[in-house]
Amino acid sequence: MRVRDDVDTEWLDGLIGYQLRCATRAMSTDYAWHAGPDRLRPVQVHLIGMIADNPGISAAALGSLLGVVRANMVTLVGDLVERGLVERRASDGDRRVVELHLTPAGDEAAALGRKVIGEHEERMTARLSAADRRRLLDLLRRLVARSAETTPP
Amino acid sequence: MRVRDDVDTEWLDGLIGYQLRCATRAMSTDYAWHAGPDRLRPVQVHLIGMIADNPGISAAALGSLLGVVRANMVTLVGDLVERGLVERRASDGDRRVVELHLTPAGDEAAALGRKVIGEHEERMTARLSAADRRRLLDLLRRLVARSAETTPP
DNA sequence: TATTGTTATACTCTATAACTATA
DNA sequence: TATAGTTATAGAGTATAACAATA
Repeated sequence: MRVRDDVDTEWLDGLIGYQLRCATRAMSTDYAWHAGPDRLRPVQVHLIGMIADNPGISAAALGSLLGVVRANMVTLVGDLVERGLVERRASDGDRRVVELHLTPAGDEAAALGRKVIGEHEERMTARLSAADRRRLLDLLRRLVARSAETTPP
Repeated sequence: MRVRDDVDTEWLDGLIGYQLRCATRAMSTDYAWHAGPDRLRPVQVHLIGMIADNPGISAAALGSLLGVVRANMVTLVGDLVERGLVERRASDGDRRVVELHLTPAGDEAAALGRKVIGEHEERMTARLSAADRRRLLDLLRRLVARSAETTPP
């Protein structure tokens, strides 16, 4: 079925919300296709990558960074623990906090995950110049920053 | 809890996938906050907007444009029919297809929906120049186009 | 044989409320 | 009183398979 040829999509194509939706699906499809069936979710790679750079970080801090509510961090981190990639350790200072650390297998998974994500981003931005890629990141960050001004905390 | 001050987020902040995720959440939060509780979903505004510009378009064509599988178009359009905004009419030519048309109330809802979406986009891009906004749209479109090259149909 | 609309269903992702233990 | 982690649960959102009617 031809669609874009016969249909007036001018309004739709000019919407950032719509293009953002399409871009997210495009990224998700490419990642799923190339990372294979037993892959970690992107957000889980983000998690172990952040734990690698910040050993002992708490689930609350990670959730706040990644936009995952505390309740959902439990199963997300729990899956990483079950896979033997992450260890929960009681904090010496604040005994409410559970520090997150990578196991040796977690170190490997983090390195592999970053590689897979990196290749995925390279693939998707292959038609963009380095300047375009920086511009895209900057523009997206400015959208995110703007939302702090238009909606209450 | 301070987070970004004590945590190394350099890797994360450089990922387009992550910024896309944050930007999508930012847009969604702003829309939900300003459009009120009885709002149509953005994709539903896209639907009636597209029907307004292309009266008689089929659900299959719309789904293909909006990235919604046929099965889910049923409930999506069904809700618009229940709200009295959209009418399903049998096609004269191909008797498999159901043509979608707006009711008078649908015309009003489409106009209002476009206004709400338009103000939402204006608000989110208030710190962007017109050129920046065009650049963002162009870069997102190029990501979407790229995915057609990296993943099979 | 392919496509449209449809039903049924399952899976992923996200959000809320309430509990506990600490602070 | 406020916060970290947890549990349970509900709600969006998305995906697949199968069917009838039609092309």
